[in-house]
Amino acid sequence: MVQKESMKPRGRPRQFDRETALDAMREVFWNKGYAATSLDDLCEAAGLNRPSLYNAFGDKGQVFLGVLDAYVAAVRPRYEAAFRAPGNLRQVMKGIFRTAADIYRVMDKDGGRGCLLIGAALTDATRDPHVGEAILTQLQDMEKGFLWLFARAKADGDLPAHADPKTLAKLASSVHTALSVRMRAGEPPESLRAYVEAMIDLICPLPAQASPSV
Amino acid sequence: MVQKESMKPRGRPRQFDRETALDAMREVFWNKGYAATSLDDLCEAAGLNRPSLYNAFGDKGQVFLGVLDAYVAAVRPRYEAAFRAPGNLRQVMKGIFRTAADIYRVMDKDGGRGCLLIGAALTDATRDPHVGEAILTQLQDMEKGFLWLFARAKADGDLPAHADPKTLAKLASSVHTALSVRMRAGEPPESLRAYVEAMIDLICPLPAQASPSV
DNA sequence: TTCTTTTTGTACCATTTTGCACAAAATCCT
DNA sequence: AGGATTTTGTGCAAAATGGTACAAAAAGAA
Repeated sequence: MVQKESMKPRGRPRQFDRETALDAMREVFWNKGYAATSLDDLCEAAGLNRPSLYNAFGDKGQVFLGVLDAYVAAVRPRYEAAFRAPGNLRQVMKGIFRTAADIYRVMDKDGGRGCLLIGAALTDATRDPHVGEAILTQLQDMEKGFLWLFARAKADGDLPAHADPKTLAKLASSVHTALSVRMRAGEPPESLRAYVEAMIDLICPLPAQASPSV
Repeated sequence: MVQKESMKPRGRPRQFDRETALDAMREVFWNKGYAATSLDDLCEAAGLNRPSLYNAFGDKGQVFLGVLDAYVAAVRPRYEAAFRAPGNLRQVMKGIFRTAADIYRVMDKDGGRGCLLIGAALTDATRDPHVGEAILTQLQDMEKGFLWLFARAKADGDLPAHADPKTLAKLASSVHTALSVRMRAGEPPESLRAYVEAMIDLICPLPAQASPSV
């Protein structure tokens, strides 16, 4: 049996793509939050009937956690690329927040919904601790990324000698968090841009220079 | 008829106190968010039957907005007192965040739920723009309060001459917002305290001094 | 006392929601 | 070909949900 194992699983093949279904369901959760999203909503978005949905993804709570995991996995490489982008600190910071804005925006609509974890999942952290854990992990990862960025920037001379990368990382992470809240609440894009710009100016007090960093 | 008006309204008197009912329903919404809170939950918390609830507060959405308004009205004087408290900037900042922690904590339980508007209402900003407006108004009011505080602190010598109160106000407001998110997500109290402490240190870079301010 | 008004209590409704049963369809294995 | 396995489709049950009808209760006004 071990050596007779076929590449193809037995049984009827799936008619849907798991990733595509998760992405579609994420959109619904992102707009409505967990509790206001019904199984009918999910089935319609995923293009599946009830038993297929349950069979593939589990019950509603498990679908939600699956969607959160897929979201985190999807945004991670985008943020990593933004943190690692070439340029001086100010340029990289702008790129990071541009990445955030891209992730959070709604197609064909002004404004955005903020981060899925903050705008749509935070309310449910009291219902399921796994949700809270996912949020905290993401916040901590963002803070770590900023810490890495600021330590490098300090070594490159993009930050003053007295700057403390740990504290600045907490600040930048807070700005990133507050951005999602303000966006979800409906603050206009120009206002959000001005907000981010002011916070970047605060974090990067040195004048922009052509960075010789490696 | 005008001069015959009695102080007492006609009809059967109400058997409940409106404020008490709103407070009790706020607790449920604060824990569960809007969509996961049922009419049964609300009736039980308020001690009312369905028609009484509808008669006094309107439908579910109107109850929610009423609860948000009552919350904002209740926390406003507490924050105002904290902003106006005597002491140097660092002391006042500590008092403000202590006030926030007091408002957001859960009785007989470690941790808290964060601000009602952020922890429980933010998800629903996409469903009802009134919710988003309430959140943005509250965020703006907090920022205004910090601006007032920092302008005063600068005049008092509690902030360096080059400090920009407008930018610092945005920063402090962001910290306040992020605090709610982190608390709701389940971050331990000691960790939150360290976070707030670090942010206060960043905002108040001058050594603590006995403030001669009026 | 009767009438009017407001509130409460009981009961109910129509719809929605979550999850499941089971047969048919579509595959691989023997 | 038949059996086993997995997926899909149809249908359903029980519970939950938001909201309403209406009569009784509790008051003020005439």
